[in-house]
Amino acid sequence: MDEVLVSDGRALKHVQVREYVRSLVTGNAPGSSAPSERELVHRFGVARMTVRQAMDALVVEGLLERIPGRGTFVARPRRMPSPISGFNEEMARRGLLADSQTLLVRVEQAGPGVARALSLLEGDSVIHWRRLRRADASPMCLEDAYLNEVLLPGFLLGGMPTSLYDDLDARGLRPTWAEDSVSADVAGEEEAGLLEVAVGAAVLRHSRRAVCGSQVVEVSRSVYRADRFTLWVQLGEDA
Amino acid sequence: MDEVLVSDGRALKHVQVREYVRSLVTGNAPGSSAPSERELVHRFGVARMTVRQAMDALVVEGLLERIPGRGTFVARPRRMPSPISGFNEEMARRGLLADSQTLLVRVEQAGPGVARALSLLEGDSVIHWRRLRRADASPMCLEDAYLNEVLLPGFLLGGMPTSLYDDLDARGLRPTWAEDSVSADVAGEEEAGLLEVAVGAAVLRHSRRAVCGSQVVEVSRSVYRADRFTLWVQLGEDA
DNA sequence: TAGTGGTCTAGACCACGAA
DNA sequence: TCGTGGTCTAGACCACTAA
Repeated sequence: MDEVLVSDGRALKHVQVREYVRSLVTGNAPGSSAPSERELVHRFGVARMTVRQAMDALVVEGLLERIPGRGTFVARPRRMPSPISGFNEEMARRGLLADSQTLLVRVEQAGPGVARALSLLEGDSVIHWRRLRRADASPMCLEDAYLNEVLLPGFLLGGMPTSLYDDLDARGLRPTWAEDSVSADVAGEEEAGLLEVAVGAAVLRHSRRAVCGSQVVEVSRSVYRADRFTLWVQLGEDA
Repeated sequence: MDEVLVSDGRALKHVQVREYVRSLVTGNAPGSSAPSERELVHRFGVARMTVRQAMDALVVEGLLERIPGRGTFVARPRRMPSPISGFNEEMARRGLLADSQTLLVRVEQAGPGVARALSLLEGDSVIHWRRLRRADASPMCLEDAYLNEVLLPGFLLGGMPTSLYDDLDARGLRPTWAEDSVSADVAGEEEAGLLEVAVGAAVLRHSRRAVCGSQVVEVSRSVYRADRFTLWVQLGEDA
């Protein structure tokens, strides 16, 4: 998806036109006009097919909408399915300040369940990272994450990242797809102690298998205090 | 998105090419070759830009994948985010036989919460439908659905539909987008009795606001037995 | 070297919408 | 009537891949 630049540093013409139009219309109200194709032909001195290629990309992207006989307009933003976000982003969305306390971080040999989930072999090295995660300084969630050590060289050196997803992002391993499962349960003894709730209090169990390309980058199990956390999911995609 | 046919009944050229290629490659293994662009130019006697327009559509659709210098190939099917499914589909996916017992169905005046969720005014008529939903003949979930009466003329006549989503589908109101929220709790007395669990047992509370186009078609609150139900969600979209 | 997709040109005619 | 997007032509050169 990277944009190709020719050797002298100038972008391809259709890219130039596309980014010009994007910068013109981003932020404009839905329904407001974009430049007409022939206007862009004159402005850039390119062929109309080149302009159409640029506009096509923005239409596919959902930024523009064409109406035959009328013109090209800023499209109503499409409602998108939930993005894949980690704990910090989830808390930020709720206006809460997230922080985490690492309870355990070490290299382990993958057991059968973790190995299968990470698409590794039993006994392969995995990073096991257990954190008590707080929101506004009060316990919210206990998370056990398992990571493929091979994909994360130097992960345990140089200090743990504040945010796993930011670190994955920096490595180009931001998950693009995830399978989550969610169930309700009651807190066991250890969990109750760490989360500071009564044994038998309602908790939400959340498992995730996060994938980037063809590689499984994270497998995790979390247990959330049900009195503090509701999961939000958006499904489908609006036209 | 309907295909345009000219008056003599022949499709546009790029549509002809596109559908020819589609019929050639659908069902073929990912990675197998599609015809080259120049081959299609000769076969159909059209310009290359026309062929590219046809192929572009199939690439955007996710059916084909272009590899510069190599050719055009059948793409690996993209993993899609979770579809919006109702109880019957969810149970079928788990290999369970769903059935439902209507506990209550009537027209009510919308209270403030339901009115806001359905984008109606307080006091507008809504259909309230409460069902005990079973899987393999054993209680799974208690669901209260609220529907916009105006969108569903004759809904209460002629027998209730077995599946709400099938009925919406038949009316062209299949939800295309939904906001769900999920939380954990423990069963109250009435719920426990209907679901045949102990008071205080873990339950999963699920709320949905389902939208078709610009109309809210369904608002519901469900409570699932946590010992029988785990929610599955797929997020993002694989490249 | 031959074939592929990626980019680009300089025109053309059409159907449709608005004035 | 005029401007819009939709379709289409018949070429061209490029970078890349594979043989």
